[in-house]
Amino acid sequence: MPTSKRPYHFGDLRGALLAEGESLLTEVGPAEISLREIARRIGVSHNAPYRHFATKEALLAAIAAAGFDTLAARLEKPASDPEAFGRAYVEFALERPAVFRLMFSGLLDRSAHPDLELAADRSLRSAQHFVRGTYGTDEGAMMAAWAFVHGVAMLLLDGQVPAALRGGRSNVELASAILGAMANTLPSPPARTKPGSRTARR
Amino acid sequence: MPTSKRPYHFGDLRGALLAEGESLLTEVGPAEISLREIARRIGVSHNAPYRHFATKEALLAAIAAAGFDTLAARLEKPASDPEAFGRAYVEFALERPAVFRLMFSGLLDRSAHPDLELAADRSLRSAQHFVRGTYGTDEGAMMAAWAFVHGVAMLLLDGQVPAALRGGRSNVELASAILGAMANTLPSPPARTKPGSRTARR
DNA sequence: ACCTGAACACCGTTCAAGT
DNA sequence: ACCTGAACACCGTTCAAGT
Repeated sequence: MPTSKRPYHFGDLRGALLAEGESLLTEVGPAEISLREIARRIGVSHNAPYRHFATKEALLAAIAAAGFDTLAARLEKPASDPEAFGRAYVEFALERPAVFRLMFSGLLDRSAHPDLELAADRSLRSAQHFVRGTYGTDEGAMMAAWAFVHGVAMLLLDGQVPAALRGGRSNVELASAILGAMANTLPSPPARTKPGSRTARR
Repeated sequence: MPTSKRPYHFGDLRGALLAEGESLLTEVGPAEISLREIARRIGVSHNAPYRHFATKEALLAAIAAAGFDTLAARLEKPASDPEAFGRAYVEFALERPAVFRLMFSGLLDRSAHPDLELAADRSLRSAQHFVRGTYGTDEGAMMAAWAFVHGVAMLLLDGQVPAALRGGRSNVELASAILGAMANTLPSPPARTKPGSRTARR
């Protein structure tokens, strides 16, 4: 029966650090997060984390990288529809605000953390893949769509929505409304007809 | 001649703290910034800042609040033109990236710093004022425009622009191009004509 | 391999004085 | 009023051991 005792010093310390790190990040924010406190909560010495992460920033970078990975996975769902893309993006931001903020906070030096850079690029490629399905090869349109959706997520997270506009709606409801408006204003799928890409989809 | 000696302990310590704080923030980022280092660089004791700011976060909040004030001032220029609005916004972000990031990082608890909250609201009102001039009373359009412009600034700051799209252009050039695209896609001043909005622009 | 306690150089903040 | 040095409880990181 090897279950009642700690398996071997610790089950999956790396995983525990990532999980407890995210929850502490959510509690106290990136300014106050402390490696020693994470270790304390898990029940290991303040030094144990260094077996898995070279620095505190490396742990944060790993959390952010995991965030990019799950974001990318969600964006990859074959939803070649701007509104669904936006909804998935904003939903992630609202579900895991602390991680989303960390991912785009500029707190982490990407060039110092290749895994993070790689994961961030993967998210970008997901966005490109999405846009290729709906806007053809117009990468400018992709940037526009991404910027818009990213901005919506940020403003919602920051509570930068005037009460008059909000009208008692929740963040999720607001996001739907704004993204719906996007569908009307951003170029619809068969946007630029250079020669004959007129598919009249839907 | 009262100029060669330090005027009276210090000229304008508060102002010096704000200035040196911003430049240290630019140098080392919000994770590494230290009140003691700021004091050291100015040449006062590590304790002097507490005469002007209750905590380190209060100093950062004051820097962010000043940032919102100058952003608001720039947006207030009577440019009721989406592209000019966007350009002013993005230019601010690119000129003072550290402050812009701080303003929207979620690092500061707004409810704990009324001055910051007030300044942020003032920026919002500037945006509303702008949009009233160009989109009438459609606050949804304002949110859309703001979100878009905010997202563009963030992605440029984060270097999240694929090289293929960038094509060797500087951030300022890129911003112009993207914002120009916005002018084509966001509803132009006389926005919604349900049926026949086919302007065949270009 | 994985974990530990002791130690080092920092940090934010407080305190009791000094002018 | 404004500034100071000493002190406190933290922190990230390193080191020399322990199993």
